Amino acid sequence: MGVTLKAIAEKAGVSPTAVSFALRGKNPGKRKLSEHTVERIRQVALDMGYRPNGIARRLVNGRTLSLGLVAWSADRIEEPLFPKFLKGIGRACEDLGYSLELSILYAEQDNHIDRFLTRVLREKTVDGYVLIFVDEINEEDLYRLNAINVPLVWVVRHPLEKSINNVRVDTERGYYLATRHLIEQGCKRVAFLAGDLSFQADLEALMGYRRAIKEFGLPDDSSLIAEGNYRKVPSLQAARKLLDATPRSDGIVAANDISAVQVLNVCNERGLSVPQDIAVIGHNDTALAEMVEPQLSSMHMPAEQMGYDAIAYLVNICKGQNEQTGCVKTFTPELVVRRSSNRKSYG
Amino acid sequence: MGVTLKAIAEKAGVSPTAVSFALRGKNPGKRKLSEHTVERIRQVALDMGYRPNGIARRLVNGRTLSLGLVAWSADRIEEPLFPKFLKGIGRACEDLGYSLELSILYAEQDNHIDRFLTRVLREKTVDGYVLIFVDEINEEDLYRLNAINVPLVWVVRHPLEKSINNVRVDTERGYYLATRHLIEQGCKRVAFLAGDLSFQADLEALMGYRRAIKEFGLPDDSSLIAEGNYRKVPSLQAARKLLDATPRSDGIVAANDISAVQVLNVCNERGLSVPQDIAVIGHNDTALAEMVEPQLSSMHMPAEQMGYDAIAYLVNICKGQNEQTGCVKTFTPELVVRRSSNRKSYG
DNA sequence: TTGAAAGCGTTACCAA
DNA sequence: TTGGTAACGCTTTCAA
Repeated sequence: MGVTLKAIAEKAGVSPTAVSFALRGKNPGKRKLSEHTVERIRQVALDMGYRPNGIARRLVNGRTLSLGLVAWSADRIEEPLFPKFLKGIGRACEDLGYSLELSILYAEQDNHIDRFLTRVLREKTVDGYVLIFVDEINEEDLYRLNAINVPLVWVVRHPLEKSINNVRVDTERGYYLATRHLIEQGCKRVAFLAGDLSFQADLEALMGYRRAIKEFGLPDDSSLIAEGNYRKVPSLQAARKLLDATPRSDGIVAANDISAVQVLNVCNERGLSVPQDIAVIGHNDTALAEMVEPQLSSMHMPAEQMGYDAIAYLVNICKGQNEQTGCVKTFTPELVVRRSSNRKSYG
Repeated sequence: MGVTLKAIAEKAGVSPTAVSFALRGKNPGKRKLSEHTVERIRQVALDMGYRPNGIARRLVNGRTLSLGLVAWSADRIEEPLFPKFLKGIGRACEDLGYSLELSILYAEQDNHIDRFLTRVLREKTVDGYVLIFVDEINEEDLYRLNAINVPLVWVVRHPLEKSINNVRVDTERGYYLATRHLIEQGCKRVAFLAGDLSFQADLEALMGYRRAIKEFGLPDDSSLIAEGNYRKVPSLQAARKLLDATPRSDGIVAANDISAVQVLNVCNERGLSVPQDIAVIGHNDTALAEMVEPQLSSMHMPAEQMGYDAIAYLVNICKGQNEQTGCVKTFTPELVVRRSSNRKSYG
């Protein structure tokens, strides 16, 4: 179809080998070509509009120099953290000289996981995969996934097995830090607006919250806990329930910024001032946190760095510089204090 | 490296040809193999853990069955619309049997465009590209881009030339509709909180706003226009300027939801009620619109559909079913009325 | 019906 | 130093 090395070679009166070396420049291997020849070959290639065929190159090199990113759930790519992961992932690919193949799994399509497992993943097209947002996978699919002998790194997943390469967040510590922060601001009764306690991640969060509560001797009461499912309407209801309870809490740790904002709204309804009457902290530090009044404290996720490191880790595995034995990289969320929990500066 | 067709052929005592046909199933070509042989070959392949080499397949087929998505600006992938485009793009790729290669251009890296143009784009690795967010490109880069003879479709770009395949939004009409909506709600003096009027898109927006203003005989005054740069702080200042002017406006069209929310905040500061005193409408219909109180009316972008259509269009070009002559697909934003502009239902 | 062999475009080895 | 040539893994044509 296009212009090939051979065609250039014929026109320039040299061998394809010479063309290959000339065009790659910088003396790959130890081949010497006269400056003059190189220049002529370059000119011919330019004239003919030559574009190297990356596919042929990948075939002969035996490595694709390409990595796959699999978004296990199409819905979750609309979460604010996803583009941040993607940014880090893309940057790492660029830095390390890989290209990135993105697959999105659409739950509403029939057998989407099955199709992916057999058509995409089994076809050798990339050197390895980063899997993101795998919060649900059945035993059989997991088995099939592992049976395919290809380097995998999992990011932000529902914990499954120890034998998996994993880039994760220390959720327990994140909630511990958030809760401790409210206590340090003087809160005496701190509530927890969770997402969905049937998820493993939420249980870890609960543990972190409880650890702080106990450490400082605050009341540990099931009436202090409600679920908002990470979404607006149920969080609003949960926030009302928490704020209308007696005795009332004076601090709330929320599972994400959306639910924390609902707490702010209810405080507004009830005439409670934030942070004086109620101190509030969200989770994930999304753009929303800076949009609301008062601005929302939140736990920041180093998503871009996590994405970067996931790729770097995957590349190591691909190059065989790393055993594939369930190494785990853990990141800790960082406390970002804004007005909603800052009693000291804003009184 | 891995298990090849040849290896399977030897083990099964047949030819590589037979294996190739057997594993692809469904009688590609008109070849007949006995059920029994096919079954045996399949079993051997399974036992040996065979994974077809997609790269070799791509090479011999002459088409990569792969498309590139180029995010011209890494920062803009954090905009709420990007994941929606991506969702449509990914779905189209899935439906049409293509894989997707994502490239992100990081402005902070030296010669990022240059590197992309020479290393990535010139390397034949995909059949064609969708370019997104190209709001700045110099003459020389544009020339080099077009000189590479590869199918391109541009999405959400700064308009440059007529000869470009383009999927775009009818910005003028979007702002016309938004403005007209406020007028229909009874507004007599409508202001425009723009982004940055040095951008072409903002000029189109201004034209749409003005068209509606003039059509209904409302005042057309430069004091009704301010720039907020799409960002929080400058939008807040611009909103104050607009709302403190005399005579005061009773309706504001904003260039995005972030700036519209700043209008809400200022109304709150000034004790103005929304929508009774001031009706407000944003743009892009992001998640933020439903988060604030009162909920924000906005112009909805059919981003997912645009992404889908961009890929479908690109595939047509790749298959040669479409001449590459600057065809343009235009989408119209849809009015989404929420409380911030709805005087009739909420009084 | 089946298999051998040519070819896809590139790289790398090995003679010359 | 140079260029022919084999090889990468697959598909497809052509001959048996």
